[in-house]
Amino acid sequence: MNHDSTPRRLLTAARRIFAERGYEGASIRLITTRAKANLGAVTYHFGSKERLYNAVLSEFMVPLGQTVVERATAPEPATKRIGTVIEAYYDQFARFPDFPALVIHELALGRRLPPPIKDTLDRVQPALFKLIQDGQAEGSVRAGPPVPIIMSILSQPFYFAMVRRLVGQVVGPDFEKPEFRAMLIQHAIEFVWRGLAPEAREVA
Amino acid sequence: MNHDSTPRRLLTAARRIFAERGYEGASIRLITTRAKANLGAVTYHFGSKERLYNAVLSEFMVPLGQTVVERATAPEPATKRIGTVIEAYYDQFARFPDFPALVIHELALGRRLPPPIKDTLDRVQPALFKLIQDGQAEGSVRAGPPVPIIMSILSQPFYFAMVRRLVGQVVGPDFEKPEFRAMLIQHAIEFVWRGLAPEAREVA
DNA sequence: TCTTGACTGATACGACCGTATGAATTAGAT
DNA sequence: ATCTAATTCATACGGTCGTATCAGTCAAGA
Repeated sequence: MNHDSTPRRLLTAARRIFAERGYEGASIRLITTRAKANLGAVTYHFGSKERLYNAVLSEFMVPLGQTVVERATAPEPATKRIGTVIEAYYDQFARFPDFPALVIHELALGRRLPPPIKDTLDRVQPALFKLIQDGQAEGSVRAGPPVPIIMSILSQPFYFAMVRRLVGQVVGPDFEKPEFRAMLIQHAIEFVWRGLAPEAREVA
Repeated sequence: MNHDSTPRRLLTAARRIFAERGYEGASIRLITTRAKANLGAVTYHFGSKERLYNAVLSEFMVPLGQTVVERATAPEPATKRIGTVIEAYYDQFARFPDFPALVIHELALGRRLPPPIKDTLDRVQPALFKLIQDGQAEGSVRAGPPVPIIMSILSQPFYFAMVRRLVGQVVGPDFEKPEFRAMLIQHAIEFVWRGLAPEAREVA
C-alpha cells in the first residue's frame, strides 16, 4: 500500500538515480523499476525522459532560487544577508542530498543549461550583484569587482556539496552529526566574512 | 599525413568528448570518428572504454598531483605555499580546460572514484594537511580543524573551473584576456589569505 | 448498469551501445 | 623480396536504450 502517486514516486526515484549516474547513465527502465511503476509510466506522466529530468530539477531549483533571492534582498545589513544566503545553500543542499550532484553535473558539463537551472540562475544573479554592491556602499564589503566576490562566496556551499562524500570518508562518523555540519557552515560564513571584510584601520 | 599517433589522437578526442558528455554519454563511435580512427582502435590500443577513460584522467591527474605536492612541501613559509598551490590548480585547469569537468563529474557522482583520481587524492591530501599544520605552527594560519580550511582553499579553483563557462557569459569578451584570469587568481589567493589569517596583531 | 476517461501493463521497434572477429594492409627486419 | 608482427578496417553480435502501441483495468458519473 503506497500513498504516493505514480508521478510522485517517479520523481523521487528519478532524482536519486539521475544524481547517482548522470542523465545519460540513468535509464527509464531503472527509474520505473525502482519507483514500482511500469516502463510506460514516464512517457505517460511526463512525456519523455528529458521532461522528467527537468521536473526533477525544478523541484529543487525553484525553492532554492526563491529562498536565496528573499534572503539576498532582505532588509538587513549586507554582511548578515551574505551569511543567511550561504546558509540557504547549505540547508537546501542538505535537505535534498541528491540534488547538488545533478546541478554540479550540469554546470560542469559543456552543454546548454536545462531551463530550470538557467531560469533560477537568471533570477539569483542580479540579487547577488545587488547584495555585494549594497555591502560595498555600506562599507562592510571591500571594494572590487563583484564577479570574483560572488564566486568566492558561492564556492563554499558548492564545493562542499561536491566533495561531501569524500569528506565524510576522511572525517569518519562525526561527519553525520549535526554539530559537525553546523561547524562547517559556521566556518564557511566566517571565512567569507573575513575574506570580504575591508582593510582594518591598522593601515591608516 | 598526421604526425600524431592513433593512441594520441584517441586520447585528445576522448578527453574533450568525455568532458562534454560524461562517461556514459560519450560513445566509442563518436570518439573514434573525431579522432579519425577506426571503431576498433579503442579496443586495440587501450583494451576498453573504461581503460581509455582512466588513461585520459591520468594524463591530467598525475602531473597535477605531483605539482601540488611539490609546492605544498616546498621550503617556504606556509602562506606562500598556500598561494602557489592555489595557482597550481588554476594553472593546470587552464592548461587543460576539458579536464575539470571530468574530475568534477567524478567527485559529484556517487560512484567509486576511478583509480587515477583516487591515487592523486591520496597523495595530495596528507601534503595539504601538513601544509595547514605548518601554517598554524608558524602562526600564519588561524587555529581550527584542517578539514574545513582545506575545503575553503580548494573551493576556489574548483568552483571557478565548475562555472567558468557561465562566468564567461556574464563577463563577456574580457573573460578570455590573461589579465582577467590573473585578476581572478589574485583575488582567490588574497581572499584565502585573509580568510585564514590569524586575528589582527592586537596581541603585540 | 453502462459509459467514459484516466491510468496501468506487456510487448514491440528501430537505434545505438561496447566489444569481438578475422581479413586486409602496412612497416620493419632480414 | 620475403617474412613477421603491428595496425587498420569492415562487419557482426548480443544487449540496452527511449519511445510507441494497444489491450486491459479501474473508478466515478449518468
